[in-house]
Amino acid sequence: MANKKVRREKSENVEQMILNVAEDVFLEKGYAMTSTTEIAKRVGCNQALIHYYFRTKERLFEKLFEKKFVSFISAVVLSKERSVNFRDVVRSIIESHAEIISQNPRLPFLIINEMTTNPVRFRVIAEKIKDTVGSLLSGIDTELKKEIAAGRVREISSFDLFLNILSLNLFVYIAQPLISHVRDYSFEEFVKFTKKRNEEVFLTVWGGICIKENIL
Amino acid sequence: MANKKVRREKSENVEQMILNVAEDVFLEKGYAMTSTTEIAKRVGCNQALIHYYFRTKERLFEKLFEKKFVSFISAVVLSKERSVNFRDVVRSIIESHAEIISQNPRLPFLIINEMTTNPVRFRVIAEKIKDTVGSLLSGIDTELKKEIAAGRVREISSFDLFLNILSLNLFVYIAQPLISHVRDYSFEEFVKFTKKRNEEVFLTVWGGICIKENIL
DNA sequence: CAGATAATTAATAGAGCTATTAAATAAATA
DNA sequence: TATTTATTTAATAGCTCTATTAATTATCTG
Repeated sequence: MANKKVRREKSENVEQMILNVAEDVFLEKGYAMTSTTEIAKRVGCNQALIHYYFRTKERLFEKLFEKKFVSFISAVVLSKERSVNFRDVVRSIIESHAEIISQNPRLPFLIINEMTTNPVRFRVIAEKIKDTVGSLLSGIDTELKKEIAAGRVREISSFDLFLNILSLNLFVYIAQPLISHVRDYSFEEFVKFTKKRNEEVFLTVWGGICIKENIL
Repeated sequence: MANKKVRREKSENVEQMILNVAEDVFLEKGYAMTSTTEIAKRVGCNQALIHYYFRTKERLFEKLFEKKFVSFISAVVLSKERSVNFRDVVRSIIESHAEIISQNPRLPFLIINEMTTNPVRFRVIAEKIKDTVGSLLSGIDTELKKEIAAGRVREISSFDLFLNILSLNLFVYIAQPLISHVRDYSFEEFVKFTKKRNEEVFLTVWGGICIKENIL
């Protein structure tokens, strides 16, 4: 209200500004707790403008996240840098997975939150995730079985191994607000902490499946 | 409307019925997505009745969860069955932790969800969690350091070890809707799955810190 | 049974939210 | 510059939700 000029200077493309702000707010509070009114307030524009550009709150959300959800999940699959050494395969899966998450630290929470609180609306995405996970598992399964047969890795299903990686990589991000509070972390400190934790995750996942000798 | 008698027979104590139903709905959808209207509908009573007994939605929520949040967290601390053997200490911590979670499978999601989407409202609870975690960590710290010094456990902070346990125990519950969908689990199958996974979690946590010899 | 108290409901105020519409303003174009 | 088109706003309809109130019905108690 006070400063139209400031807004103009900043925006130049209001549509994009709305997208930027909306992404932040959705990631911060989830779909249900986010109102178009609040997005407008943060952008500094009229609430109707959001509907002018995106018709509905749902379309805005979809524009931002539909692709992102799927690409986020499938990014894990794509990272199959084959290596002679199974240990290195595991390591590279964990690391590229961690890398993707660190670029979208709030996305895991959003996905889980939306799937949980509104499963019907996200059935389509859930279906895609299902496919992606399926192909990831079959991709790693043969290699894993070989290692088990060779006695280098203990008996474990590829799904359990997959869950170990997901759990250890994702949990800290999902519980980020709690962890930050418990440890008095600023945002930067939290990022530092997750970086340090990467090695911890690998040691745990690998130590949890390897048989003796090759732990280090 | 159609059957007052049926309702009377079932309820006998409507206040308690409201509490039961409300707990289910809150756990299912979170605070924001739950309306007193829906609770009333599921109970089969008038919406005003909920306010008659509990004044506000917030009071109802607090009555159900304030204690539960804290006791849930602190339950982990209390389970310090001292053992001569550190491996057994770790095992008993993991197992009692898993046991508590399996009795409140949706609570972890609710806690994280409310802390994330409305941190201000839950600052008090977050504070209590902080204290609890603090005492848990200091409780295990000396023992852990002894093991490391003795060369039986690799170098690891008690917080990292704590996070490993939390991550592996909690993630499957937090992501339950997704996991159930990906694997086509019914509720019973999911429960069975988590039971089987308990041993997996121990093997991973312990294998992730122990040094060689004592893996089995 | 009568009167009092408790439980329940219908009705509705009031707030916030999404989405639409019509009017106003800015930008583009001929 | 005049006219058309795009952007932005104010106003508001319509919905859902929380909470309150007043009236109704059931239960208890002397």
